[in-house]
Amino acid sequence: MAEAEATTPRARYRARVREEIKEHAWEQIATAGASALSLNAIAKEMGMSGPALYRYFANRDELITALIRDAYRGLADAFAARAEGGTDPAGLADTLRAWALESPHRYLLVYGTPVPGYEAPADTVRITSEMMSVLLEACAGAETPADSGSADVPSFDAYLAEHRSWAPSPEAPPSALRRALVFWTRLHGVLSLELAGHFTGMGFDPAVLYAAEARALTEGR
Amino acid sequence: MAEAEATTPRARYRARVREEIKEHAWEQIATAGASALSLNAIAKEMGMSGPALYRYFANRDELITALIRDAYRGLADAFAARAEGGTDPAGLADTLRAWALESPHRYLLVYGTPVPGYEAPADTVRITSEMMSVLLEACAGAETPADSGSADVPSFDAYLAEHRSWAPSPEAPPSALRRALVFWTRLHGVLSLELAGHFTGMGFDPAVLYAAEARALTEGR
DNA sequence: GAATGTGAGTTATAGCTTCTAGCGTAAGCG
DNA sequence: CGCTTACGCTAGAAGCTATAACTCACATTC
Repeated sequence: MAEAEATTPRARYRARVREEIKEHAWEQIATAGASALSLNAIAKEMGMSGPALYRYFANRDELITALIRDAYRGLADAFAARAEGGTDPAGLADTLRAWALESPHRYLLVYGTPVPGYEAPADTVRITSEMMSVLLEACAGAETPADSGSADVPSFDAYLAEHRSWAPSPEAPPSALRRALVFWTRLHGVLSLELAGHFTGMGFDPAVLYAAEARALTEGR
Repeated sequence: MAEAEATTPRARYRARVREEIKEHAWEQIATAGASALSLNAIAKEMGMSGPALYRYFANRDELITALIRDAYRGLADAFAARAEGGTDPAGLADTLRAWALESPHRYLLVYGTPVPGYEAPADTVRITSEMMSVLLEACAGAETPADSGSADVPSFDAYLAEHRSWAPSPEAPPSALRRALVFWTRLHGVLSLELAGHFTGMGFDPAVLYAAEARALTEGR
């Protein structure tokens, strides 16, 4: 998953055990959620005693932070891979949904309720910026005619033109900034509610809603 | 907050203590999140010993369930109150945001990452239906000219026309169903990311983004 | 090659948590 | 006024995070 290629045997062993711990952690998260993640239980599963695990992760939060970091990294890689062969928002929307459904708990760990003690490392900010760069390129490349179809769009674009410190590329037009932002918030809105089970029993397929929202984005609405 | 008016003195005392427990629970949730909620700590704060609290809530999950139920109830009441004096989506959007910001953890408790084992009581389904009713009325009352501005909208409307078992009112047009759904998902998308802190340090005001999305909804985009 | 240092794993322990069992008591109910 | 019900208590089991102190194997260095 991450942090491989170590030089010395000890460092390699250490990296290997860390990966194994994280694998067990993902299993626990998938079955009982992040709040029920137990270092003790992981250690027992791996055939070693509880405190031994603290050699590899200083505390619970550090393990969770590593998991979140890996998840971010994986999503960013998926985005980059998709952008490789022609980049457009609809394709990224598919990639995002596939990544989310592949492991709902992983998605919710990254974008769901934050754990109280957790502090996002500078690393994740950089990775987010990476993804935003790909997304912005896709949004800038697919300009739409309906962009100025409503009165409020120009005013928000004007606001973003003056509040774009979060945008990696300085040449992206404000409309691309706006489209990137709403790509994020709208698709997350559908995914988040779907994965949290708020659509169950409502009698419609969330995938259809997601597709409609994704289409609306690519068509500039 | 809830379940008041009891007949016998004992029942009244019991209800009173339950409310007091919930108040302390909300305080804890507001400061440290739901995962850090401790029945023991609440009991101590109330001047009684830990296990005494189990007379009022069988376990932790039952307390949390009661909190979620009350939160749902509160949001539905806020929606109903807003709809009292003229109902339109923009007003409901303001109400939703105000409710969310009033207690971010409360919002995340309802709409954030669910605990895997947790099963929502039938009660919340009914309350959701209540809110949806208000929302649908607001959406139906504010039809917009731009509704058919894009090719995908009619197709999604057609889909919803055949998958509307979740809609409380049978007379609402499919376009109102669609607008109610995206009201929910889009605004939740912004709120969820904002409350989880994903916008911090990005240099723009989430309120502006939220307002833009809310305006886009009322203008049919 | 021997001495030294580093790091993994152990048990013991403190302090926290949820939750059960069993007991006394005080209050409401008939 | 007596009986019952439900409240609150202490004790305790089982689990968790995390620290401390110790052993032992491996790696490095002299």
